[in-house]
Amino acid sequence: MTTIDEVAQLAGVSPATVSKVLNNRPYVSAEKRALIERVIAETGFVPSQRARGLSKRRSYIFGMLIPYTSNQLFADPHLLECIRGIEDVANTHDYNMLLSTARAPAEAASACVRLLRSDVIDGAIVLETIDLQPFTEVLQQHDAPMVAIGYAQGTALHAIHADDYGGALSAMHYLLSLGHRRIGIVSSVLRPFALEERLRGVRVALEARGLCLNEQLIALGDFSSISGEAAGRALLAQPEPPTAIFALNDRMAIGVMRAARELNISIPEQLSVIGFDDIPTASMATPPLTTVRQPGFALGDTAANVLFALLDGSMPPPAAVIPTELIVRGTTAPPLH
Amino acid sequence: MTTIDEVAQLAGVSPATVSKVLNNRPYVSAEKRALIERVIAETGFVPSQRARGLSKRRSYIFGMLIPYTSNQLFADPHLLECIRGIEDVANTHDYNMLLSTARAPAEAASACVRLLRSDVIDGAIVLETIDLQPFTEVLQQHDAPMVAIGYAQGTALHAIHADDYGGALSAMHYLLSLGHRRIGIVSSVLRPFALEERLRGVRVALEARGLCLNEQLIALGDFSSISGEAAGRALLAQPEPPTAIFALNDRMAIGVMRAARELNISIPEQLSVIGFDDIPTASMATPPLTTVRQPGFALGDTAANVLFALLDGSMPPPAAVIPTELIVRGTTAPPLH
DNA sequence: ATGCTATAGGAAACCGCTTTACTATCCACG
DNA sequence: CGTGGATAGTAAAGCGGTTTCCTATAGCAT
Repeated sequence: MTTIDEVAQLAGVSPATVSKVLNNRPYVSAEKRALIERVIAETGFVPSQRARGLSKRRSYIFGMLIPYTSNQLFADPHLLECIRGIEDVANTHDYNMLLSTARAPAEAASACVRLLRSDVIDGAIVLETIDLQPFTEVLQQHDAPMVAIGYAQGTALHAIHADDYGGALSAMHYLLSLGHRRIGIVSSVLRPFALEERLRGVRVALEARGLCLNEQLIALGDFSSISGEAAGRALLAQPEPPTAIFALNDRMAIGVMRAARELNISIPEQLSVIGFDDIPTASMATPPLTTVRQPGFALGDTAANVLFALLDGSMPPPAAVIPTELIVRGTTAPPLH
Repeated sequence: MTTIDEVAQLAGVSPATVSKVLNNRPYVSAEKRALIERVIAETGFVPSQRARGLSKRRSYIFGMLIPYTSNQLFADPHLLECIRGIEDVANTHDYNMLLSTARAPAEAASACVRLLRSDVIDGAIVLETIDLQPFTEVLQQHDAPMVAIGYAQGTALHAIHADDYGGALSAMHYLLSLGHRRIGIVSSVLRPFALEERLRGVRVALEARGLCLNEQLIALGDFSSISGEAAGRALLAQPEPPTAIFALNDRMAIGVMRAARELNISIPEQLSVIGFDDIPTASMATPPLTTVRQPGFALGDTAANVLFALLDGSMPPPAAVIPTELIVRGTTAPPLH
C-alpha cells in the first residue's frame, strides 16, 4: 500500500505539498504539481480515508436506515429508485452509503446513535417507516445531519416527501371529471402518514363536489398485489359496486385488475382503476395502468442533497415536497350509460 | 465528544490502560478495570472507529456489491433474506455493511478496488449477477477478502451458493414419481449459472428415467410473475399440453398458476406446479405452492462467515454449498387419466 | 537599498486510538 | 538472599493523512 510519504519521497517533496495537491489547494508551483500528479498516477496511490477522516473529522460515509419490517416495502421498486437517487448524489460528493436495517423500531435510533458516536457515519437518511420519535432525542444530543424520507412531523428532522395529497387529489379530480360517482378506495390497515395524506386528498376532492367518502367503499390491503386482489373482489362483490377504484398503491391496483378480470369485469369499460407510485410494471400491465407518478429518483436525490447541505453547514429548507404527476394510461374511462 | 484521554484523566490512569479495558486485555487490576468501566458508562464514551481503524488497519466495514440491474432481483424476497443473514453475522462481529450498487458491470470491479485501496472497506461480498471476471484481477493485486454469492467459476473468489442442481433434481424426481411424463419447464432468457445448474438437475432427472428434455416444453421468462404467466399460457396452449410445470423460480410459478386459473385448468388436479426459492408468498398462494426451498438466510449467513474467516486469516473451504429442500404443498398431484 | 506582500515549500503538531517497549512490584524458588 | 518470571501500569512511538506555522524567495513600490 503506497502512502503519502512514499509519494512525497518519489517526487522529492514533502508530504505537506502532496497533501496540497490531493486537496487541490494553492501554493504549489505548476511543475511540482504536475510532477506529483505523475507520481500519484504511476504508483496508483489512493489516500486512505481512515487517516484522512481522522484529521478532517469526517468519515465520508452516511447511514441509510431502513426498517427491516419493510420487507415488502424494500421490495417496492419505488424504494429502489429512491436509493438510486441517493447514491447518485452521494457519488458526486465522494460519499459512501452504509446500509443499516433495524429489526425493532427502538433499535433503529440507538443503532444510529452508535454509528454517529463511533464516527462511523457523518449523518443519516432515515425512512419514515421507522418510528422517528426516538430520533428527536438523538438529534438534540447530537445535532447530526439527518433527513427523513417521509413526513416527520414533530421530530425536528428534515423531511422530504412526495406530494401525496396533491397526487390523490388530481387522481380523484380526474375520475370525477370522467363522471364517476361511486368510487372505491383500496387503502391499507397499516397507515403511514403518506397514506393519510392520500386519503385526505381523496376526501377533499369528493367534498369539492359535495360528495363524501363512503365507508362502504373502502377496502383494506397491505400494499401487496395479493391483498389488492382480495380488496378488489370485496368491493366488486357489493350489491352496488363502484364504477371506479382508486388503489393507494400500484401493486394493490394491479391486484384489483386481477380481481376484475376474474370476475369478467372489463377494464376500463366497466371499471376504471387508478394506482399510485408508477412502478415499472404499471405501464406493462394490460391495459397499462393509469396512476399517479411518485418520482422516486427525485425523492432520493433531494433527500441526499439536503443531507449534504446540512453536512456543509448551509441551512436547507426544513421540508421539501416533490411534486407528483397523474399519468393517464389505459385503465380509466367514463362510466357506462 | 469524549475521547480516550478524557476517560483516562477522569479515571486517573493512562490512556493505554483504558485501551486495555476497551479491548479487554489482561494486565489491568480488577479495581482499575471497574473504575474505568464506570467512567466509560458515565461519560457514554464510545471509541472512534476512525482512530481505532487507523492503528488496527481495519475499517470494520465490508462492502456489499449488488448490480443495479438487479432491479427485479433486488426486489426478490430471497435476496432480502440473504442480506438479513449477512447483517446478522456482521453485527456479531461488530462490522457494518456498505452498500454499493454498480450500474455498469465493469464499474463494479473498479469501484470495489477504489473502496479497498482507500481503506473504506476490509473486504466484500459480491452478488454473482455482477460480472465476476474483472474481480479476479482485483484479487490478484489485492488479495482482499472477497466472497461471491453464486457460482464463481474461474475467478478464485470464494463462492457460496445453494444446491440448485440437487433442488431441481429432487423436484423432478418428485414429479416423475407422481407419474408425470410431460413436464413443462419455465426457464429464463437471462441465464445466471444457478439457472444452468437447475436445468442440469432437470436433465439428469429425466435421463435417469430414460427421458430427455423436450425443447417444445421449455418456455422462457424473466423471473417476474408476469413473464411466468405468459410462459404458462404458452405451454398450456400447446396441442398436447404438459401435465406438470416446473418453474425455475417462485414468482414465475405464481404466474403459471395465474395462467392456469384463467384457462380454467385446475391445480393440482389437471396441472401440477412446482416453483423454486420458497418466497413468502409461495405458501400464501391458493393452493399453496410446492417448491424447492432455497435458504436465503443461511446463504447470507455462511457467506458472511466465510468472509470473516478470510478476514481473520483462517482458511475457509473454497466453496460452500447450501442444501435446498423440496417443500411439498398443494400444487402437486398425480396426473389425471 | 529598504520594506512589504504574495507565493512556494517544508517541519512538526495533531486527529484519537493501539501497541510496543520499558519500569516497577510482587511472589516463588533454589 | 539473589534471581527470574509473572503482573500492573505508563510513556511514547506509530497509523496516514491534514493543517498550522514558519522560513525563504521573488516581485514590487517607495
